[in-house]
Amino acid sequence: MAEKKSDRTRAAILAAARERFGADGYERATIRAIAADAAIDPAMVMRYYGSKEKLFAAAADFDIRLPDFADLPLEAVGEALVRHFLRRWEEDDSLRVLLRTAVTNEVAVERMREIFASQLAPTLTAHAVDRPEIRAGLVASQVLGFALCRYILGFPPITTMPDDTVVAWLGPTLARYLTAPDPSQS
Amino acid sequence: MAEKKSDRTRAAILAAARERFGADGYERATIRAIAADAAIDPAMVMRYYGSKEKLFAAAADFDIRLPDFADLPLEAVGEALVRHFLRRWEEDDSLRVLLRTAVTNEVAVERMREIFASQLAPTLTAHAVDRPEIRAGLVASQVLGFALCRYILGFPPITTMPDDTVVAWLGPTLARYLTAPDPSQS
DNA sequence: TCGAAAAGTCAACACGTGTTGGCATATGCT
DNA sequence: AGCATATGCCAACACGTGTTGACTTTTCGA
Repeated sequence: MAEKKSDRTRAAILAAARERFGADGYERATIRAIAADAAIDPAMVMRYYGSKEKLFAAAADFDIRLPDFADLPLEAVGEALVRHFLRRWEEDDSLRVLLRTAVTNEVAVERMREIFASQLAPTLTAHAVDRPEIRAGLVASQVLGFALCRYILGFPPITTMPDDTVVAWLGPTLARYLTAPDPSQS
Repeated sequence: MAEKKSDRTRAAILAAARERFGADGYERATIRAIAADAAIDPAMVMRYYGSKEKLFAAAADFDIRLPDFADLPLEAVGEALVRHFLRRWEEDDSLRVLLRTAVTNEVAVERMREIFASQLAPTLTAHAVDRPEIRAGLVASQVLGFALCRYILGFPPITTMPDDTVVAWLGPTLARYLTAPDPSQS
């Protein structure tokens, strides 16, 4: 009773949607394919989510759950960020959905912007770093670029790189973006 | 006589195709829209290029023209790369086409891979750097990530950043990816 | 047990897509 | 000028899409 039948198909649809959106992007992920994956009728998708756009909004609605890095020493934030994103990217399809669809979908772009601007910037201002938006943007550029190469494009050396190596390479980069004095001020 | 009439419409189609593919991605860039931009009939596109896929192949076929960095001292290659890509990205739609479509199009991915693996790796091996593929991959991740944030996603602080600032921030990162000893070997 | 509400199925719609063939027009050579 | 050829336009096709409404089956409380 606490878990109705409909809730399960709702969840099945959402899971299939996330997978398809993440694998194919917004346009090529068809309602019919999603429905087939969830082993239900395409009309059900409409009944439960109203439209493809709303289904996508539901599939891309997630929390990045950035831990509060304010307690960490600033130098350690870089590595912590890399570790966090690696874990998050593996365990949750939503991030991949967002990255793949952001390229053609304005809603996804907006949400991506929110995540980095509103969830990372506060941590930086807490450390009294100057120009937090620029630094957050630089971090985003490296993190998203790496995810793009690893999960979307599948560049061979990036895909097979062990997590520890990733942290060793990317950690210092992010640390520099967060802590180095603004080079355009010199 | 040297320049026939058909050559000009061929070129007009290609230019319109590049713009549309770059702005909308492969799926949403319709033959009809491209034809309208070129002020000709959709059937002409088919006559000249055979199919949408072949048109795309033609639009994405370009040369990245990486200069031969082998002469430069290795430390200078980072900044030179950033400068080169900034210029290249501004002047030629093709790179944007490639980036936007690579997310959903396998052909574009393959070409992107070629560019970085086959055009950057030789320069690195010329400097006798170890693991050139990994380093090329890391460079790709930062360069593509930056382009993604600047040209596709339109992240505000990244979009408005002056070129010199970009070089000042990204140059050292690339230099480190190219020159630093492999941290996973330590 | 009965019957209303929920859950699911089916066929069809309107539309936009890539693509095709037939027809008109313009071009350029003899 | 006259004709063959290149160039362009139009209408239509077959197909896949998101979406809808009517119908059937299941669920479950009174």
